[in-house]
Amino acid sequence: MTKIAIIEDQALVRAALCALLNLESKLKVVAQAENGKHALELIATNTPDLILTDIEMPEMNGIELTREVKEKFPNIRVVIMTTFSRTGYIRRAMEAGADAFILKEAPSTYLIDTIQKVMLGKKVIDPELALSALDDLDPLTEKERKALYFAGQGLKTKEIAKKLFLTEGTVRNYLSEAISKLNASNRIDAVRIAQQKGWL
Amino acid sequence: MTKIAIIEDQALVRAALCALLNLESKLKVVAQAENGKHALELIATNTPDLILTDIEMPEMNGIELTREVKEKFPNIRVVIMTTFSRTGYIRRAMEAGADAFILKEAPSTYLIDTIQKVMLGKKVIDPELALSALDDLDPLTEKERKALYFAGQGLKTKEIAKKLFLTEGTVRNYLSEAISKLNASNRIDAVRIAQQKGWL
DNA sequence: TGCTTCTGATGACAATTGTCACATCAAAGC
DNA sequence: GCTTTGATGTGACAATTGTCATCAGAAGCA
Repeated sequence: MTKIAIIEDQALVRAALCALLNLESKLKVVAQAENGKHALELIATNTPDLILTDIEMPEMNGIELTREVKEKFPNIRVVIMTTFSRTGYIRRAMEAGADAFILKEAPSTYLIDTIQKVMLGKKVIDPELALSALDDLDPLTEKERKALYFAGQGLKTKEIAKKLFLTEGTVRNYLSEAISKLNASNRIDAVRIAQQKGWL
Repeated sequence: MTKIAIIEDQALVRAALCALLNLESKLKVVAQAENGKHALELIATNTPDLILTDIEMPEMNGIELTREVKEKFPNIRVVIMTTFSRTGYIRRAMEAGADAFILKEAPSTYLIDTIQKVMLGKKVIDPELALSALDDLDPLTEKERKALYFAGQGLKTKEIAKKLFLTEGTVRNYLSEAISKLNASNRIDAVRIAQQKGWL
């Protein structure tokens, strides 16, 4: 009997996943949380064998959660739910210690299969997804990423410079570099591409 | 026994919803589709009483699907899954003929409840959601929306003008107006706000 | 007919963005 | 000590964006 915790901010989806997994006689959902923070509390008391987590969540995202879980509860397996377009998250989640990735686009049988493999000690990732993640390497430096992130929030160069304790010229250079690396038209395009890829 | 079709592009979520709904003895999922187009085909042959649909999907989104379903199969009830932040979709979905809205953030019991009410002929929407949709009226004209949409795709003024068969000056005016209406800093900010609200 | 409203366009110009050559400085390596 | 590298900044300038006053044409109305 594998004990599972589900971390997903949308209650409806979370309940549905719970229903799906509880259909399996060898699985049992022992905890549910809407974000990484709450999850950490529940994990301490419910001791799941494996957590199934989304990435984009309020307060603490799935990658940060993975890092914390691997640190505090190294025996707990971490399965990340992601989408094909956001391959940028893969690398970061792997560095954080994730054990497997399940595509939201995948059939549910794949999820059950993945959970079983992970509990046998394997690392699981869709080969195409892995290739895509390797192909789609994030070209942005941390500075460029930050500048681009704030640009995406609508901040002007001057405001970004202030926020990052840099001069306008440097910010403009970073953004220009980011635009070039992403082969984008302008800031809007660069933000769109980077967000699409999961690089922001 | 209420026959339901689920339309949701993420297979895992779709299967999970199917598992959740099939737990109810009075409900039965008779069809599943990943987008509006496929859904229309399946609906014709499976004759569900109600469809549960997401909005953001490839090929044909949930609002377009609602319109088509209400036109071709006026007796089929339409329940839309949405999120609190995207209230901009509410009005458009209502105009298209949607019968109810269920928040992804809502507990699953609310979904079951909603389905029962809708089958009794009621229109269902969370009061807070309705208020938010009324409060958050989309201020953009169709022209502004289009210009802003293309700006968000990274197109420059000249390219947008070409696409919309307008002059650059007019496009700049539309975008400037949109920026003003949304109280945004610049194009990036305006795109961010409008997307967040479901106005694009 | 004259007036008003609506839509799209023009022009001017300030502000901002994007690019690139170049400079400076500190740290690391030989 | 000298050279290289990486990070940050400068300056110049072209390109683009954003704002606003104004105009023109068409449609509707008294």
